[in-house]
Amino acid sequence: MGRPREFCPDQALGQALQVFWRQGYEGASMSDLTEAMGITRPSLYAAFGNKEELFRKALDRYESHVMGFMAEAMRRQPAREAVAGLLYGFADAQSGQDTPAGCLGVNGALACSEASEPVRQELARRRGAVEAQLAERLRAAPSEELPPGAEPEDLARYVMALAQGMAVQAKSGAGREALRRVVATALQAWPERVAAA
Amino acid sequence: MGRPREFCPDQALGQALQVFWRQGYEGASMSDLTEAMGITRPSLYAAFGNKEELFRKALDRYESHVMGFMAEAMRRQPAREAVAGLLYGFADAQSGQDTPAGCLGVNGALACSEASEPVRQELARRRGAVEAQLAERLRAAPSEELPPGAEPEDLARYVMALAQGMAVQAKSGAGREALRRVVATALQAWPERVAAA
DNA sequence: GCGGTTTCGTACCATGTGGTATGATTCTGG
DNA sequence: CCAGAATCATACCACATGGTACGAAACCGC
Repeated sequence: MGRPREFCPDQALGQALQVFWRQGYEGASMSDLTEAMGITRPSLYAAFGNKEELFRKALDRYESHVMGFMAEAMRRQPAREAVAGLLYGFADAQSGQDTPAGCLGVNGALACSEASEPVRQELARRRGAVEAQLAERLRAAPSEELPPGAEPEDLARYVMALAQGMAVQAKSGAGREALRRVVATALQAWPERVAAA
Repeated sequence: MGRPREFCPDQALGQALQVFWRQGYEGASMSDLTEAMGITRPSLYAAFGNKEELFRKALDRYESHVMGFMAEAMRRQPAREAVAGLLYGFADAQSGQDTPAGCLGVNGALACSEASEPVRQELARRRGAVEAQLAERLRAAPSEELPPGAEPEDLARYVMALAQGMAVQAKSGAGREALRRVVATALQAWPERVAAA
């Protein structure tokens, strides 16, 4: 019972996500957020807790909605296809027409005041988790599927560095085509089929 | 004439650089800066103008001191050596023991409030300038020095993406050894000498 | 229709922000 | 030793920040 809320929390969260994605955690003020969400300040606090909790919820939504392609991409065979799926997926997600440029996890809080350190560390942690997931995927692959002389952990870190670098480039103005060419350039080095050693 | 200043502007600028490098443009408050510089607020404004001008001066100092290796690296022969010099140089600069992790240009203002847009755009512009410089270097190279089937512009963007990605990784906690392995992994794809086509 | 409950909107709080006015202090040139 | 000039330190400004208190409004079960 009680007075029914006049906004859809999910839709409001989507708007908040856009703001955080574009301006980062500290760069997004409560006024920016409430305005974009079409909500008053107390409504926001009642529904989402505080700014940090709201950010974490936006982050969850980002991972499930925008980064949802990752799980399927990781499962592709052979390993090269998995990496290609990830990199092209990142490139597209970072250069969407209806979404801000770059990656929420990278834009969010790379550098920040000491007050936001917890947020920064959480984002670093999540990036590490994805990298570990990819490393595991590559470790499970037959060694013939990997470029010769590369450890799965190093490959995973290399692929993630490329993805995060594309996020920086996207935020700097690089378009989808440019990002896809970056991926293609990287993939040229990864043999399509194993040549006779 | 007049009362002599009691601090060394160059040394103070060095301290300011450290703070901006660690916390970014918006994440660094005037109080953070004055405290690190050992200077009162009015002294800072008298000597450096305002926060944005101070940042630009710190940025200039960063480029000339920390990124000073770039010019020499770009001139190396063949092209692969130039790229290797750049990437290892970036890796080392981003993982110094006495300097903050990552890259000032990337940490500085990837995402920010609208008020700092000029700073963000300036950083994006400078990243683009370096990329253009590298593209020109690669365009001048004999095509046998480049990996087959890659345009100089795409290669340059790829290399810069990797550098910026390493900056994100460094800020996330990756150490020098990890970054150098990322570079090594990338360079394995670049043929040391041209195989007979 | 009434009590209980939840949300709404306004108006507010303490604190921190970038930036300055001001007067005391310390130097140089005459 | 004094006048002018530049820097010093303190105290302050208007404004924005994240976060809340509070009363009116809108719903449900009885």
